[in-house]
Order: sequence, then C-alpha cells, then structure tokens
Amino acid sequence: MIKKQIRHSINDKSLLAKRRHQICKVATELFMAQGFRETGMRAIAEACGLTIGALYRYIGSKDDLLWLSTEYGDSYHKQLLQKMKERVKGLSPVEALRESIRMYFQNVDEMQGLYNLHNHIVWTASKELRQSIFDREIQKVEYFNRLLIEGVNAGEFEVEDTYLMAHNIVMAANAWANRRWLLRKRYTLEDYIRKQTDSILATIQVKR
Amino acid sequence: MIKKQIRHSINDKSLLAKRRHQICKVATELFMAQGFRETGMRAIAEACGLTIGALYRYIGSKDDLLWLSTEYGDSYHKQLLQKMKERVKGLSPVEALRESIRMYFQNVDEMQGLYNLHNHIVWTASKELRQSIFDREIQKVEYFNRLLIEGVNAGEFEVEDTYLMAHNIVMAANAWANRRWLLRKRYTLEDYIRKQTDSILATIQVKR
Amino acid sequence: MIKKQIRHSINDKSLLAKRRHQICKVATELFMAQGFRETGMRAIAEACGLTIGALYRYIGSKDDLLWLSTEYGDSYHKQLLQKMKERVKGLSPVEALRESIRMYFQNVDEMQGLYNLHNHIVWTASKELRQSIFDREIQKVEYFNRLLIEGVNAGEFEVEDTYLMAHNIVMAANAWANRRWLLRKRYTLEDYIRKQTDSILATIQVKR
Amino acid sequence: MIKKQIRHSINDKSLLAKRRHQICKVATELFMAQGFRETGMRAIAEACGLTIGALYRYIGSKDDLLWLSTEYGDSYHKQLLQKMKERVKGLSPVEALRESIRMYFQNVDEMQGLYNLHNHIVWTASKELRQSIFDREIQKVEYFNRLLIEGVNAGEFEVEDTYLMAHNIVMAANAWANRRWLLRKRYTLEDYIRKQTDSILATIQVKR
DNA sequence: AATGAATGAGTGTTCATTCAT
DNA sequence: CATGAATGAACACTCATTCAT
Repeated sequence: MIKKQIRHSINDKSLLAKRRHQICKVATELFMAQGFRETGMRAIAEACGLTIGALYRYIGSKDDLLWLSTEYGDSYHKQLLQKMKERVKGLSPVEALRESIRMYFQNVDEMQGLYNLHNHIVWTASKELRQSIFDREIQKVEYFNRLLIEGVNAGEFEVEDTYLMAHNIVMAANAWANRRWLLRKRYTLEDYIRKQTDSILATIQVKR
Repeated sequence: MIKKQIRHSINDKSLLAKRRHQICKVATELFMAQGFRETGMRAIAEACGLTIGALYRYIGSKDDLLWLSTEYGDSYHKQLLQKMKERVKGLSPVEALRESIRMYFQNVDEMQGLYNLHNHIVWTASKELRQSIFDREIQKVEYFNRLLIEGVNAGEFEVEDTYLMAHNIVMAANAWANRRWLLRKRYTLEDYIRKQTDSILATIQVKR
Repeated sequence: MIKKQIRHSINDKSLLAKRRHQICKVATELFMAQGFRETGMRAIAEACGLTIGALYRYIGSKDDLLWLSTEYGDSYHKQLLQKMKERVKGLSPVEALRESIRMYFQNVDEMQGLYNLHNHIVWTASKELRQSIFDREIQKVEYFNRLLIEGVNAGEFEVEDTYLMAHNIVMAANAWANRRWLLRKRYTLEDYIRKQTDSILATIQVKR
Repeated sequence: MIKKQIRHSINDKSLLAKRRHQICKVATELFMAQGFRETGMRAIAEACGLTIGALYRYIGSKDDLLWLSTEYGDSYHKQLLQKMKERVKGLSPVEALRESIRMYFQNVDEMQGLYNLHNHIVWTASKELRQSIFDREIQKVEYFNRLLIEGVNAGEFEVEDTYLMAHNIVMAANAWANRRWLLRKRYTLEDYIRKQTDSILATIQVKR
C-alpha cells in the first residue's frame, strides 16, 4: 500500500489518532451523503464539533481525508483478510468458501459507508489513490480465486474460470454496499448471504 | 419515468429540441471525461459553440443537464428493452436469456460512459434524479426476472430466487462498465459474455 | 523582456486594455501604500470600482498584477530610452548628459510609484520577475555608460570608471524615487537635478 | 530614537533580555532569508527552541519583532557612529572622509542582511517604525555632512552642497547592500570603496 | 435570439494570537 | 513559567447565473 504522510501539528499522539478517527468517520459519512466536492470543510469541521482551524491541525488538506479513509479502509481490509485466512484453516473447501463469503459480506455491511465512498471517489481520485483502492479489491478477488482453485484441486469444485467467479463474489458484496436500500426490501443480510452462497455452490460444487 | 420541466426561453420548438440534444450530448461527454463538478458551464457552452448566455436560453441550470442526460439515457434504455423483447419473441427460455444477456452487455459496452456517469452521479444527485436512474436499473432487473420466471414456468430453469439471479446479471453488466479496464486484461467482451452466460445457465438449467 | 501571457476572459480588447491600465494603476498605488502581501484583492477590486469576480475577468492572479506593472514599466522604460536617444542626437557630450539626466530624473519623478514598487518587490518576486526588473535598470546604467564613454572618446570627459559613474547616476535617480519625502524638504526636483548634474560634471569634465 | 514598550509577562529581567536578544537575532535572520510576511511565528518559535506560548511571553506581537530588530540595528548603528568619530580624531579632512567611508562601507558589507531588511520593511512598516529606520540613515547623512563641512571650513574641500554629497555617499553604501550581486561582478568591496572615494575626492578636493 | 460583462456567495486554506491546563 | 490545542477572521480565487444591451 502506498502510504502518504499526512501533515498535522499535534504532539499528543493518542489525541491525534482519536480525533483523526472521528474526523475520518464524520467526513466519510458526509462525503457519502453529499459527495466529496459537495461537502465543504466547514461542514466537516462543524459535524466534528471543531472549528475550521482546529480541523486543519489534524489534517493537511481535504484530499488527505480521502487518503485517511483509504488508510482506515486498508487496515480493516488487512484485518479482514487475516481473519478469513485464520478462520478457514483446516476447513473443507465448501466450508472455507461459505465462511469467507459470510465474513466478507458482513464486513461490507458494517463498513458500508467506506465501501461506497471508495467506490464513488475512485472515479475522480488521483492515480495513486485510485490504484490504492483498486488494489484492495483485486486482493479480495485473488483471495477468493485461491479458495476456488484449492477447491478445484481438492476435487470438490468444478469451475471453468475461477477468477471470474471470484470477481462475481466481490461484485455481489459491492452490490450489498451500494444497492443495499434496494436489496433490503427483499432480503435481510442473512438471506442475501445464504442465497448468494447457495447459488454459487450450486454452480461450482461437484455433484456426486 | 419522472419527467422534469426544464426552463427555457425559446419559442421555436424544433430549434429547442435540436439544440438541447446537442447540448446534452456534449455535456454528457464532458461530464464523463472530467466529472460533473469539474466541468464548467463555460466549457460546455464553448464545446457547443454557444455563448454562456445562449446556453441558458435552452436550459435552466447546470443540474438540468444531468436530467437531460438521464432522459437521453432513458430513450436508449427504452430502445434496448424494446429490442430485447422483440428479439426474444418465440425463442426458448435458454435462447431468450442468452440473447438478452448478449444484447444487454453489448449495450453496456457501447454506452459505457453513460452507465458510468449515471452510476457515479446517482450518489450526489437529488432524490428524484436518483430515483429516475435507479428505476431504469430496476426495470432491467425485472426484465431478466420475467425471463427467468418464464423459464422456470416452462420447466427449463430451476432457480431458487429469480430476482436475485436477475440482479446478479445486471451487476455483471455494471461490472463490465466500471471494472472494464481490469476485466479487459483477462477477457474480451465476447469471452466475458459467454463465460458469464455459461456460468448462469450452469446454475439454473435443469439437468435432464 | 520576458513576456507573460496573462489570463483573461474579455473579448473587447479596448475594454481589456483600458480596465487593465486602471487596475494596474490602482494596484500599484495600493501596493506602494501598504505592500504587496498586505493588499487584498478585495481592496484592489473595491478601489477599482469592480467586484472581486469582475476583477478576475481581467487578470489571472494577484501575481499577474506585478507582471502587469512591470510590463507597463517596461513600455515606459523603452519610450524613455528612445526619447533620450533621439533628444541627444547631435548634442555635445556635456549637453547629452545634462539632457539625459534631466529627462531620466523627471521620468522617475512622474513614475515614482512604479519605481518604488519595483524596487520593493524585487526582493520577494520570482526569479523571472526580478530579472525583468533589474534588466531595465542595467539598460539604463548602460545607456549612461555609453554616453560617458562617448564623452571620454571626444576628449570632453575624464572618468576613471565610466560604469561606476553611470551606476551612481541611476542610484541618484532611485534616491529621488524612494527618499523623495526626505529630499523634498531641501530640494525641488529642479534643484536636485541641477545640483546632481553639476556635481557629476564637476567630477568628470576636462578642465581646459 | 523612538522606543516602544513591548509587552511581556516575565519577571526575571535578565532572562527577558537574554531571550529577547536571541529571539531578535533568530527572527531577523529568518525575515532576511524569507521575508517578514513569509516567516511564521511557529517557525520563529521553533528556531528559538521555544514553544509558541513561551515566545509570546517575551514579546507582544509579530510586529514587535520588527521593532526589536530595529533596536538591534540601532545599537550597531550607534557603535559604528562612535567608532567612526573616534577613528577620525586628529585626522585631516581627506583622511577622515576616507576612513569614514571605508568603515561605513565595510559595516554595510558585514550587516548586509540587516540593511536590506530595514530598507525593505520601511515601506510596509508603521509610521513610527519607518521614522525610526530613516532616522538612522539621516544620522549617517549628517555625520558625513559634518565631515564635509569641516573639510570646507579647513579649506580642503570645495563643495556646493555638502548635504547632497553626504546623501550620495549613503546611497552608494546602500547600493552595495542591495545591488551587491550586480556590483560584485565588476568590483571587490575594496575596489568599490576606493573608486567611490576617489571619485568623491576628485569632485570636492581643492586643487592647489 | 444572442451576447458576454458582471455578480457575489462560496471554496479550501493559513496563521497570529489566546488561554485552560 | 511553559505548553500547545483552539480560534476565526482573512486570504486568493472560482463559477453558476443574471441581465442590460
């Protein structure tokens, strides 16, 4: 991950971290609700209960907020990947896939705002920021790709193109983030996870 | 479709229509290339060969251009739906699905810019505009849903949740619009269509 | 002279020229009175009877005002040099020097604001701007240097270092621009010119 | 010299004096290097090894630093004047002038930064500060004026206007401070001093 | 019907200064 | 005495929109 040094003028590290977390959260929500360009720094500051001057002690620029949010996203992304890897140790391919999908979709549900924001800004962001966001998605695709390949190798799955299937899984998760309001009319998260998983397994599982 | 009355001050109706079409086309292209906020009215006027003052005789505000572009998209959407319906008349459910997916994905490929623009602005747009954009997507989901239901009724398909499957088809099309640069590294459009279609049919087709 | 293309969005060229002249004059006065950094664009706009938006239709940035003022200065500088050259044609070295000094000092008196501004900003300006300002001064030094050399060649003057003498003449002119308030207590412009000229001639004129 | 009472909140007078001296030195250097407006209080505090809050216990405002730097300059100015007066005791007018010019020009060379800073800020400074800076220059002019008058009285010099000549000497010194980079291409400091002195003496010295 | 100069609220950002701890 | 987080007015600049011509 490309890391960006974000300017600040706060000595107290724990205060910096705490406030940045809050700022990032608030900004993400506002950006989501109104768009990046449409959200003013004054609105962010106000929503954080800070003055504009105080806000700028914790970040260097408006763009930094985007970087901050990708960094947060990145740490959560890494945690998720780590947790999934640990969780599936020793599990059968089918169970591994089930569990991974469940964990991933639940993560998307929890972090909905972040996922949507990143999906949104990716089209206007700088090259580096865009790359940084896409990289994470690609890593997730590759994680599921590996899972599927292992299942194929174990003789459990039969998939023509594991990569495409992995990609579809990630797209289904994205859909829960940005079509949620629509899907929720028909499915709970649990329903959605179960049905999508069943559908995938129906496609790839070797019938005996 | 919700229609919006867009202010103007032109008596000659055919001139109004002609100019609006041009303005909409130019604006849509600029929005796609640079983003909505990033494209100034001056740039639009210039690209249309109009002055700023003249431009405002044909539209009421910058936001109107978004509406115009939606309407523009809407006409293509209706055409597509119409064409698909005609094309599948008399075809077997499998063929109908194959053809519809092919036509739809090809349409997405051709109109990529418009799909991306609308996918993007949907998050910033006013409630009505957002609704108008999503409505089209829902109509597509419903089109595929009907196709699947007909296949099920005909005993050709076995699908637990047709709506979800239809939704996944639409998401796969969207993916071709906004992950194209990534997918193109692995698939041609033809590959992508064939593989996605095969995968879907593998899931739902009744084995005999 | 390095020329800078200054952004604007005015079609009417004569209006552009007229307004720019006014803006430049006003800005020069304000910069002189309060300093460059200390003078806000709003103050300039107000002093011009323009709104801030209108001001920016004639210039591209605050720095442009500095460039504009150097360009004006440059055209006056060239005119002065031209006029001096024409004036001294056929004159004796002594008369040529007398006339040149008179014309130059009078020019400094008239354009006092411009001379002072340039003397002032030269220390904070960009490299190019600084060069552009100094170049003019150097040209003046060289003009007087040539005059002195011609006098020496004609056997009229006896000067150890013509360049230094030329430099001193230019410094004496500068002094009238930026120590004016002090010198005026003791001398009228005419006094100052006459006394400085006499002093110079006393130093360099060959005694017979 | 006008003195300004500068606010502080320190009881220990020797600490106040010590710190102020340091602050003034550091600030003057930064102002010379980057300009007054361009140098932030934070940078000054940091360069002094103080916190922003501590800095403000020793001074009342940023402008005070300019006063402090003037006072600093003033002490050097007084020293110079004192030294020159002592040096010329018993010397002939010619020698007194030679020595004074040499000492003065060397001082300008050494303190170049301070001279330039004050020459620069004089145009932005408050009325009182400006007066304070100019006063020193006037004192120097008067010093040389007296020297010249004494020479005239002694029958050694013949000068129409001693004040103007004294003023020219001070301007020549200033030129070495703010045209140094240009003059250095042609003259060493020694050259410059000698040539200017010779030129002056050639003008004023009574020929026998 | 067309022009384009004018408007002015709004943008992101800075920085001298204060004051609770 | 020292700290440094907080303040908020000010800055240069933009741009959708209006309206006299």
